[in-house]
Amino acid sequence: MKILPRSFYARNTLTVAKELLGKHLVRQNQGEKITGKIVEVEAYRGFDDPASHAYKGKTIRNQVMFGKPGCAYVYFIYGNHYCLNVTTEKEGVPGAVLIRALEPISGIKSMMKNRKTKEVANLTNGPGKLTKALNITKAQNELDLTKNGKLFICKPDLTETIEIACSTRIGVKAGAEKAWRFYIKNNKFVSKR
DNA sequence: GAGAAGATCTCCT
DNA sequence: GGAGATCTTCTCA
Repeated sequence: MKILPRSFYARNTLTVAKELLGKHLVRQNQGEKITGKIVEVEAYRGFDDPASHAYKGKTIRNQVMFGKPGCAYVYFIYGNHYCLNVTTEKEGVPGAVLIRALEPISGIKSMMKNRKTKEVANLTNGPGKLTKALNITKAQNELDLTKNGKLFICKPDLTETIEIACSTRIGVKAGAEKAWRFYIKNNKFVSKR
């Protein structure tokens, strides 16, 4: 298992989004390791993307998107849910990839406890669900994902061949015509089809 | 300082 | 299939 270097993230957001599929998200939580394979993502850019938080310029909330690549951008939405993003593009250029769904690999018992359900297929198939399953909150905002800390993304030893499909993004009104959602074809942990 | 909108999930019908 | 939950952030006065 190799942690993805910062150079991986310092590229075009769409490229990073596609290549994040099949990678492993690792969460160290209270001495326990929770791991999941990334099976669904969405790309959010800056000034050319009206659906992005960074579209209207830099604010206190979205400043992480303008910062260095390879960091976690966590925000709270709808009074109930956290969403986990990974920042992309070189420092100063806004961009992020929203992690929409995971396939649970290890620490499944803890995920069930956090989510209060026994349905494995229902643990991490949505942005708000996976943050709850991995116990991710605003405390993880701005965390560096290229270091072996509490949260990072790595490349598995076995690189399986995956089929990538794309579609329009979900739940956004502005910029809905952009097909910037990418997911692994025929994977049952993808949130919707 | 108030009001509105939001990259969602769950429960109920 | 639809509405409610319920917090943060931005915008405007």
